[in-house]
Amino acid sequence: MNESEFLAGYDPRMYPAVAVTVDVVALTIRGGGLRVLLIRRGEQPHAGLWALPGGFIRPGEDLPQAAARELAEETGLSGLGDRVHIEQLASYGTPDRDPRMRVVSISYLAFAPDLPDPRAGTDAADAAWHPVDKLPELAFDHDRILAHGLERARGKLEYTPLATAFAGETFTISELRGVYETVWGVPLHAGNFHRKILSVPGFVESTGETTESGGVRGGPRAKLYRAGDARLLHPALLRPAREEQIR
Amino acid sequence: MNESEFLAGYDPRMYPAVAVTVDVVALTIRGGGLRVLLIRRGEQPHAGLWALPGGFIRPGEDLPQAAARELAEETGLSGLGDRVHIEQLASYGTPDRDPRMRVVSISYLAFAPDLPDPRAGTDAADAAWHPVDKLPELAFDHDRILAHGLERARGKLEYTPLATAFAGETFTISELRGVYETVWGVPLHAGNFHRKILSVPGFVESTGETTESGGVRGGPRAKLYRAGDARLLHPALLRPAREEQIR
DNA sequence: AATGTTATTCTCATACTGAGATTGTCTCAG
DNA sequence: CTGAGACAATCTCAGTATGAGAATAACATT
Repeated sequence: MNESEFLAGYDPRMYPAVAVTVDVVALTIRGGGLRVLLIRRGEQPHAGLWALPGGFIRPGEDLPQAAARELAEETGLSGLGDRVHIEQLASYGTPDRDPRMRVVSISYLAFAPDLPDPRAGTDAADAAWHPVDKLPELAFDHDRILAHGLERARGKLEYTPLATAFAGETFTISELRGVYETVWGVPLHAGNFHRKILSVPGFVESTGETTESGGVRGGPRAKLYRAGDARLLHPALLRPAREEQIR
Repeated sequence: MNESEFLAGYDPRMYPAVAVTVDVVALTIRGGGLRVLLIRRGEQPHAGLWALPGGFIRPGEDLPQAAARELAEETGLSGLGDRVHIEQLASYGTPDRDPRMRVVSISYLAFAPDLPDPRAGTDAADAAWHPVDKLPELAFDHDRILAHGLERARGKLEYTPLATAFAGETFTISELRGVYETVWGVPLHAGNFHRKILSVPGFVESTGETTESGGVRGGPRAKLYRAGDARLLHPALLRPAREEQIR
């Protein structure tokens, strides 16, 4: 039997039925804090609970494509293509994680600059940006997925220029520092941060411009920068050591 | 309709059939080089080609459990529990990656110290450790998965004590350096490496013992160490900067 | 005009890194 | 048995990075 004969006689139903979904941890910075996009489930199971945007993959649809579609579809946010960074996070397949059937979920992590309020899509009764430090009860094992996504995002800030994806087209060093402080949840030394950012090759490049005016509470006009061409930060920008995480 | 009524009437077949597999990138150090475990496929499709060990998940089986089972089953290597580190790598779901049907594969990365030759299991016509720098043609998109696994392994050596998982119960600093040099593929400065390893808290701890004799080509007896209790290396042991990867 | 805020730049002490050299122990070839 | 070479372990030294604090100056608000 050669390969084409084999394929002609192949019956997909000989393998156990598993559903595959994608779930998206979409993060943004709003109102001074880190927020995650959640939808209120309009259907069973877990109707009424908040959940990550996501759903079943479609035939012929690639995984990242499904993640982007779910994000756009369930939130009404469209045309995200340019501004949103999206990457695979992890997969979850504990047998009883969905009461309906065996569901394996591939999670994706998305970062975006301050985005408008979402509007509810078809499956979602409601959609909103929730502060990550004040979360409602989540459906399925989405609390675990979200925790994983947050940790990944915090880590990626260290060695990639991802922070610029949370900022606008142009930004000041202070705004960039605000991104780090918000995502990491720690205050950073302004002077050292400034020195560090400018010393990492390719992280930011100057636009030659400054802000139109000083800050609302005073201070000089800040120089404006845009994202540089580096894909990795070298040397990395490390978080203050967390002794408890080492052992 | 409440949740239990909903579940009672739920029909899993309303969703498109997708098969879920796990594939394992199992790495070890043998014969002075980094090697990956490959099996020669005994069945269609891609019969005769080499592939990563893996297969369909079973009902009621968790993902990591499936990965461990496939590794043991298709290679004859059993009782791996204690000595093998295993972690999730990534998922692959391009629609046409398997000619039979839609297959989503969750890949796992496994590290182990020098292991014995595998013996072929049921599905595998043959199984062997292949040097990662001299690979045969691989089935499906396994070349991509393997490349991903190698990159992950190289990165994890930097900030986790993973290298000790490639060494035996006790090891010398030089042996540990050999692990880094083999996986990273670069020579390291012996003196600096030695200083660095001993300065990272919890990476290794002394056994008080030394090797029975000097090296085969001379040199004093080396002190023996065992893995310490650190889970993260701080400060990290960074690879020499690779300029081309930064931009 | 005084006061407070903030961007930016410095200083300085400490820590870490890469490169090279030194010391002393061991194996192997003759 | 001896000399040559290999190698573990330690040290030196210069260059670079980091943390903490301070100084300077431009701006806002009162």
